[in-house]
Amino acid sequence: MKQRSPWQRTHTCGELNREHVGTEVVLNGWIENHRDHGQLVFVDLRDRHGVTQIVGHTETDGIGEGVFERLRKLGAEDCVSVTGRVRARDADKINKNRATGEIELLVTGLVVLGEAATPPFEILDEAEANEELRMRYRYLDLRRRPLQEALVKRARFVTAIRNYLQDQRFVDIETPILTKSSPEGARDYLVPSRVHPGKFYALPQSPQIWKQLCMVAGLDRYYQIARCFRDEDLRADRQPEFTQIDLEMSFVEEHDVLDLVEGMVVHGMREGFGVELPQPFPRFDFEQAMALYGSDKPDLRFGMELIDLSEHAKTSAFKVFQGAVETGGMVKGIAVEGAADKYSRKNIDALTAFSQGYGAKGLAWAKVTANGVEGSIARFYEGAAGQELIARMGAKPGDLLLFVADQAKVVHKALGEVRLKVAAELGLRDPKKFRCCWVLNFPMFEWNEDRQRWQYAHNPFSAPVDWDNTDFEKDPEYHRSRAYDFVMNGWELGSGSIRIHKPELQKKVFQFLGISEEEQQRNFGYMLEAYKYGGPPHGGIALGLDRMCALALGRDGIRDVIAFPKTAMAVDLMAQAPNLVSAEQMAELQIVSTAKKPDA
RNA sequence: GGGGACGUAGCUCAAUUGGUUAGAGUACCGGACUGUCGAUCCGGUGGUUGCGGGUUCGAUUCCCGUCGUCCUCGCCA
Repeated sequence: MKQRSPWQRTHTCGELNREHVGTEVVLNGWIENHRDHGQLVFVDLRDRHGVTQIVGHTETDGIGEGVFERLRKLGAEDCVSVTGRVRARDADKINKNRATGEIELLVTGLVVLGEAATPPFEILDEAEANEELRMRYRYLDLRRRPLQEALVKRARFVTAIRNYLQDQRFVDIETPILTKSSPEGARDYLVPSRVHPGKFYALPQSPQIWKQLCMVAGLDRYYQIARCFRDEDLRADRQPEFTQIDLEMSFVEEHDVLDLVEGMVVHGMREGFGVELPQPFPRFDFEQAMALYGSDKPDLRFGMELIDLSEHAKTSAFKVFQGAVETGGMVKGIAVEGAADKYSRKNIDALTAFSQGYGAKGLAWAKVTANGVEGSIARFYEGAAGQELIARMGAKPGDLLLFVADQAKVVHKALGEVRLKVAAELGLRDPKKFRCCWVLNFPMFEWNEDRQRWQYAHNPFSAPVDWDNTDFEKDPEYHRSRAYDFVMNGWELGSGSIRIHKPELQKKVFQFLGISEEEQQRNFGYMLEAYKYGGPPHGGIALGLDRMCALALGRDGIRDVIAFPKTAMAVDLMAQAPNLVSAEQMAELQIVSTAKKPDA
């Protein structure tokens, strides 16, 4: 028999039921609530598995000396061991809201394992205390059920992912945390080297290069639940350190990676969160996603696609529409089903201002009635013209039509954002509904206005779609990369590509990006060299684990699914990191700080 | 780096146009109570109004600065 000290639990606080009635048990947990009736006292004892009601009564058979008095004096969040007999509750005293509600524990013994000072905030399911305080006492915030639930489900999700990849013959490989800085991409976190004064390691922004080298090594199928570090300004969905499900496969094409990841995500969401994802995930060409949704991360929980009216606009009486097309732009619209009477003039003005924030000059609108259209553009669409517009928009009476006329880029951005805004206002972005898709064939390069040069749109290792045309200088915009994004509910959750595995091609890309031979050697020399020794075709993806968990749980940000997160200023309020280090440590690293000294 | 919101009792909030001793709920402490489950009832403790400065007879309130948290744009291959 397993050894057990007298104070150690025989059961958790979530598992006792009618079947245990009459047995002697020991529970360990925290005092959640305390109801003192003088000669009778009730205590709710909580652990992560549930809550069990403890009953203290002076006349209980076998109750220890002073146990009742000590039970009465317990305070919130004391950590205790309780011994007692399981007793069935009378029918009228059953608590239907709890799994253990049919029984209670008649106490005979009590040991206080850890006395609690009055907590700085109450441990409630719905957090009332502000986030600053909760982060400072994160270990108390984590006692709250919703946070424990998030971490438990996250762990279940990760386990399911690992099992899935293990079954698919992937190898879990750890890659260095102390690695090398490269000037591209996000700002690096740096770690000074003691044995090489003046030199620094960088923390990885992702294991990108390492996993590609694993493919050169012939490891075939790599994965890692990898911590990544990026020193950029933060958001609700961005932490300075975050976790990726990172994987790479040899001898594959896009569909191999997409099929595998689709299966993995469906399995993980089901096992981890009980979420069933509708399959298959639609696959959009980048251009197609932009045209239909005005976004490269479309939210497919609702329709409301962007409808192209450019042809029609050429002959429109409305000069704004006609002019936009004549100057090389376009006109697109969305039909908001049944929203005509939900949007007042004032609401539409607000939407207009919103669209202008994304570069639109204005938002043309019309409400569809039984007889035609009314609204800002109605006088240009009387009679047959109005009927034609309604037909093209696939609209019916009661619908609200919204239009943007401008250059394609502006139309897509502004109308795409309006689409999301309207959907949010109409409650169409249901957090309990999940729709995934893939977006493929991103542009290879994009023009950086500030730096006045072309840069890679995805990452510099993504292979071009057209292997035969690698004259990037000729028409940079023509080139598409074999990159793909995984999108769920309008969130970009993953990004990957089929990689370049020929060193000559990789050099051509670097060259076009204006990275000199010398820079290439300095930053990626070992990688270019590796591909000289028989690099296999390969591709992979990295998925944002924190974001996926947040989305699955319907949380607004990723702090809720990370045990010990940092603030928007990248500070750990509990551990007080970052912080100053001793003069000795600085001297040993041969580092001098130029920061202004804080007033002592 | 820019923009916005917030900061008052341990916690969540209130406080009239700038005006008496800064209030309430909850937590906490004490008391009563044998069936509660957010127990109830009675009583009590608890305040550098984030910090610094300014205007004013008088500042929680107005102004400037600063610190912190959150949201957001830029940024995040």
